[in-house]
Amino acid sequence: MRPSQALRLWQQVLLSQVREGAPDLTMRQTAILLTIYLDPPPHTVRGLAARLNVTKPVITRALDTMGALKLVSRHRDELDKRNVLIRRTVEGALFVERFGDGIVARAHELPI
Amino acid sequence: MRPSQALRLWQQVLLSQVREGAPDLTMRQTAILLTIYLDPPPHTVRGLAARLNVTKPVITRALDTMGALKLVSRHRDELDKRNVLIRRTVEGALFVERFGDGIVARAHELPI
DNA sequence: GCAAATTGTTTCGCTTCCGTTTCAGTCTGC
DNA sequence: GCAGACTGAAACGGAAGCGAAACAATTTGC
Repeated sequence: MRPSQALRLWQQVLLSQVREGAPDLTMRQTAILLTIYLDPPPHTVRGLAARLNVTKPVITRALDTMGALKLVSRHRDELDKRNVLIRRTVEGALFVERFGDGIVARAHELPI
Repeated sequence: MRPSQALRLWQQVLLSQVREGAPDLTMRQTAILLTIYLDPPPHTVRGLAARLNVTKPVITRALDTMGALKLVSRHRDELDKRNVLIRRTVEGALFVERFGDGIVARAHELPI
């Protein structure tokens, strides 16, 4: 893959997302979402903050927003009640799945 | 490319952008930026709004933000002074170029 | 048992973004 | 020449983001 092709792919994927009215997530939020769905659980606020090299409130706020969109859910860890475990949701899994399919579809549409 | 690989690539690219402190653009802003740099000029507010299927103020505000970041610049069209022509900048071109290189680099790092 | 450490959230003041509506400036058609 | 159309920006109230600091709740270490 050449950089020009990569950029074109990225553009086409974003354009399709924007046009179909998908939630306008920031880069950080999308990174958090994909990490939750691709990396093995459990996921904690602290762990995500370390993985993304951002502060904890950034994670908390992103979870607020994506929780309202039902893309993720939060549950108190019963073994260590300081922790919050972030879990996947049906809606979130569907969103991520469709997103992945969208990338593949746009990749196939690209000129060679 | 399979969906799981596509998602993993997307995650790795976003993670690298977030970790290195790149500006936290929204999906819409990134779509606008890439369209300006990949599609042939001239670019107008109205044209971009139509291409992304969003309202004009969305474009105006995104240009405000990305203009402050020096990723794009605005110039009044001298032939039709109602129009504003959006132009590329050196900083923006560098940002987009590095972004494209980043995608290719993450693609090469991926497990087969 | 109790100070210290750890976790996630909240608060502060500020900036940015939203959709909708309104506006100023410019062109077009007749 | 002038009404109407068109373009981009500004105004509005509201929502959400930021970094830094302070906070409650919980666990740990001694």
